[in-house]
Amino acid sequence: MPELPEVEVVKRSLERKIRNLIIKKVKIIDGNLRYKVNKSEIFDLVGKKIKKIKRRSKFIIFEINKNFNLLVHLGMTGKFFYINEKNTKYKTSFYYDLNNKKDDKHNRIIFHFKKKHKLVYNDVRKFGFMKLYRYNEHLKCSHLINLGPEPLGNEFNFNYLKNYMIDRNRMIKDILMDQKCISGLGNIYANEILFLSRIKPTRKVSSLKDYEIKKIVKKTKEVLKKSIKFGGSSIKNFSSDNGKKGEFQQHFKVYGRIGKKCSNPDCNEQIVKLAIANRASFFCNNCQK
DNA sequence: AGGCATGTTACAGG
DNA sequence: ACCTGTAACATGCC
Repeated sequence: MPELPEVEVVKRSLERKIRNLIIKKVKIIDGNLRYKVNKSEIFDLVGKKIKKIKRRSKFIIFEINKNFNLLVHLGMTGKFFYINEKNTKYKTSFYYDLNNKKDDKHNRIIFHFKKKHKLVYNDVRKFGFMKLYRYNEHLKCSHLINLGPEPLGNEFNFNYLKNYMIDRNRMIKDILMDQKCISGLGNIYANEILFLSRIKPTRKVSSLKDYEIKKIVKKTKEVLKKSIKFGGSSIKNFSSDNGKKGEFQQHFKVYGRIGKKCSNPDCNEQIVKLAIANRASFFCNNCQK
């Protein structure tokens, strides 16, 4: 699920579903996530109210009463199921097939609220994590302290990006995925942004012209907003047909399109794939310079 | 069987 | 101190 648009969609839906609910019980089924869940800390949450849900980059922050903040990262496969008193199950904002027992195998942590409402943290690969911080200590933690600006915020602009690139000689795709430079992009959106900007992922940042940097900033904001509007991307298909699903994956221009015709109507090239910094990169040799 | 996967981080070497 | 590449984490799917 999890690049910025997906996390934002999850955050908004959690805000609708569990804001102001009081945690009655926490059950840890498997706390061996990326970091081992600290049981006594998590059990401290019992009796406390979830006041607000926030997002920073790909992190979700549950603000609990005043003195606790639960920092959550979904890793590659983390997701939340919300189940209400009528036993309707939602995969965060999406309806979800309650009879699909296969996924329940990967339920890791369950928060129980009143009247059988619950929030399930499910994570197949267990790369996600949950850490509890007192007061505002999370703001100083290693996960958040080194993050670059939010791509949708005003601080992410031409001057900022140009300045960040000075004296660096890395490939542009690598820079876009560097959370210290911009926080929240991952492999899919980095590929999409460079296609939309008509820039090859292998270009060294020192070779980028001002107009190209401007274009990257513009397309970054455009594509993220568009994806959020479409409910993010769900790469895996879920069996639900009852309600909304993320559908931005249908709008991918390059990601995963190896060997297929370039999305630009006037171009007949095939999309190629290349590994950059260990990640699959897709691009059109003709359209991207 | 082997390769691949939306993410992060530790480490080695330059 | 900065940069680069590689591997590791755990699990499922093709």
